[in-house]
Amino acid sequence: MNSERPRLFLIDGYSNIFRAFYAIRGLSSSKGEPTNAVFGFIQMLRKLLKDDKPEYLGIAFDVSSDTVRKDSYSEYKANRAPMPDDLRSQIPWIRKAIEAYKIPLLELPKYEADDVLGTMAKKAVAAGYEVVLVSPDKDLMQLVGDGVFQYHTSRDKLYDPQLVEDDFGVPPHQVIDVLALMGDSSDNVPGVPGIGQKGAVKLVSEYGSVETLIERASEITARGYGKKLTEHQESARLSKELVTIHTDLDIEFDPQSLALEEPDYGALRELCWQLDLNSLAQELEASIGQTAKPAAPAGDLASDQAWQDLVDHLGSEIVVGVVGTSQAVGVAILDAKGEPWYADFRQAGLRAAVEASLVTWAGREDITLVGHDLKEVLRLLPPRVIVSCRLFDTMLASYLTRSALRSHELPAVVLERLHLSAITAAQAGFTRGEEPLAGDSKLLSFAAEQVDLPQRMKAALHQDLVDDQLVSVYETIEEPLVPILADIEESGIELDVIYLENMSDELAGEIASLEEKIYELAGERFNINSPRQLGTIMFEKLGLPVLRKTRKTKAYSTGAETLEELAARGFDLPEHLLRYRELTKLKSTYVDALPALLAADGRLHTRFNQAVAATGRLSSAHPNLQNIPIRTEQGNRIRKAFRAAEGRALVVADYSQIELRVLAHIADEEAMIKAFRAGEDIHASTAAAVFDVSPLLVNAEQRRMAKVINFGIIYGMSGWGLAQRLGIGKKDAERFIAAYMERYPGVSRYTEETLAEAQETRRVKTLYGRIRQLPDINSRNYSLRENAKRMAINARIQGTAADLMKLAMIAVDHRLRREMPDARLLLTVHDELVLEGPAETIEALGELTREEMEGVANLTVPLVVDLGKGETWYEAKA
DNA sequence: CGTCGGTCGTAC
DNA sequence: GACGTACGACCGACGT
Repeated sequence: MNSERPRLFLIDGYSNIFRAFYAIRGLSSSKGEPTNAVFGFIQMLRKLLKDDKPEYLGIAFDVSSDTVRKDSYSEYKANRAPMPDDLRSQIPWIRKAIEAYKIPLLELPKYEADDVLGTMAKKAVAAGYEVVLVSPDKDLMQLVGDGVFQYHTSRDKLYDPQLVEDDFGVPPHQVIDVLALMGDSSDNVPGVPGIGQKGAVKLVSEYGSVETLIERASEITARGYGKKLTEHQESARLSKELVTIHTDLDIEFDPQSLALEEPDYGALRELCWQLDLNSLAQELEASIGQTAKPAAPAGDLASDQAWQDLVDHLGSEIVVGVVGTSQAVGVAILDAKGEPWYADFRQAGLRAAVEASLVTWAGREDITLVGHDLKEVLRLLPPRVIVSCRLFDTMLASYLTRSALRSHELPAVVLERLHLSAITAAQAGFTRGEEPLAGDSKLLSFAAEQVDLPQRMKAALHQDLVDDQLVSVYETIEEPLVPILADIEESGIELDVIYLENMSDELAGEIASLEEKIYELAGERFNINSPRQLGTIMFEKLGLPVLRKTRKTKAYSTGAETLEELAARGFDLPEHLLRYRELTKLKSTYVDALPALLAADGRLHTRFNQAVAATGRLSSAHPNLQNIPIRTEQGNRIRKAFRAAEGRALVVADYSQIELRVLAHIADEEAMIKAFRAGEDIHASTAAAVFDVSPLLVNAEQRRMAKVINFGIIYGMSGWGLAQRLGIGKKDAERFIAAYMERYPGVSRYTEETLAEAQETRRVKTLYGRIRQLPDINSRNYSLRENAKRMAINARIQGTAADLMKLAMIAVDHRLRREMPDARLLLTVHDELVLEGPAETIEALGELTREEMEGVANLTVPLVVDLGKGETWYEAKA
């Protein structure tokens, strides 16, 4: 382009909006409004402004469908499907965005955007400007040339006449002739039936124009084009008229009004926040230099006396927060005036002073502790202190009210709720074992935010709990669970390190010999742990059959399923690899990793995260004690390292089939309820029902298949998935599912009602009212939508089971405090509790636990608990 | 040298 | 594409 002349960019509004709408799928706000077109359009604008830095800019829109073209040809655009609702709802937002960008709108009643663009381009060129038409629409190519270019943003192509000819097949002045012959079904431009783009290009290249073609139609014999042209000559002429862009509209070209202004970034940012376009919003933050609120750093409390003076003046709501990552370094607090202060535990006397205050507050029912992740605060209490105060935990409130949020860490919630970027622990200096020094200014700012931000969010969070009827889930489930989890984490569990060290040596020996064997079979040494290197060896060097590729990168799959199939075909290498994988997994993830995580007291303190799993389950980390192996004998041995303390024993209490029982209850499925009430083996009953045999005649294979189906139902599995699992055909699998639904009509009804509820409200609820949001449930993207459906079906069941387990923990803990103060909860593994108590009363501990777990709710089916006892987790689980 | 996505594998 | 919920080891590409 000639850079001497000023450049005018003219954006074709709707064609770019449509392109954005269809190019980006499945984007929506947390409220479920579609936002893909808004996002795509703003991205396009940003790219244009950034890369091309236009001096002059305008956007053209059609004002209405009532145009001059319609006057001359009433069918024009009659065919056009109405704008999809999911796009129509986004138009007002896009207009707001354009307004915020302060880009002038070019609209003229009765004329289409194309005509406005054409006229404006012509006038601008005449006035000495260079014009760039921003549009993906091929119709505009007719305008290219003589200082006019067309820019296709997604292809990143700037069309000059040569490029038009290269891409479209004819130079710009013949574009209308080609379009006239082709027609355009979406705009109802009739064209000449039987002539498509290729034919049209060929004819126009040869004869020049529609008029010449009609004149010389008799000469044209190829593919009957001549005859078609003669028959439809009127249509061809009309079509040419329709596709020709008018460049003679009565509009004024006023460069002054098109000069680009500085956007209103504040308004843009606000719009992006409203639509949950968070990444965009953050980038916009950067461009206006208003990243976070300038928080005043916390005052540094110098002594226990200073702390005491502060707390003496507090009211009944106390905002506190622990500062630190794995270890508490200090505590932040708001004083009576709402100013943040920080008590660093590395200062003499402060830790003790803070603990003493916490003990006092914990005992007072009239006090409410407010903060983000209060479990960390309660962990500072001495063991088994009764927590009678109220807890308003902003992390848990966020977890309950915004279940679709990826994270409920303070920075994530602050971003969602206040649209501010909070200081992360890493930014404050807590990075890989290092921590900031006492008095560090970053540390003090960070500390201030730990209390200031929760304080600013608490009212809105509470209101959301009320609005979504989540107060009872909060008060009866999550809030009382906090001190229990704090206690469990503080207690920790004993680990037999010597045992694990021996096991590690044993594994190392077997792994070493497997390595040798694998290298021998491979003919070379390589990194067996690298799926890539392994794939190259197996499938390129040794030529094993490639059964499947990986999902994302299409690399050779070396997963267990693939290796098993290869082993079944008689190959030795995959057999050894499977064993190698099993042993190295055990060694690196458990046997060697667990002892490394022992705390100073010699025990293992996992963290139970209460705000991670979208269904309401707890999760465990550092280490994860919810995925300790059990299925293979070798793996199960690891459980022998989890021991009761001296003179004590473990109880393991498992809910039997809790998810299927929950399903039977929620679905009100009679046959299933009957089976559970009769104490039948549910998988055998299912097999009897599905395979239509007497319960006494169900064989092991039928039971196994029924079990797979039962689990599949809970996970929303498809016929295809079941077929894969059972190694049968898809048709047969579908027949099984049909038979299942026929025998269990309640389950069929459950599925339908759950999906209907989800599609209607974009959320589902558990029996206790816990909500799971499903923003993608009505997405046009198949995979997002189907995923959301499975989540809907699963979330009510898994979530209700989680509610029950949490309630059971509360009930068990409550009774332990009163009746067996020497016993305590150690772990929870979704449907299982592990407790420890004096060996001599271990039977009673088991019975107490069973009673509370079984009695936690009165469902239409009994809740049944299996008990085990022993010195180790292995024994107790046997 | 740290971060991050991909692959794989463990549990319920 | 195709079975829900997690956590984490290891590799390798990428950026500092």
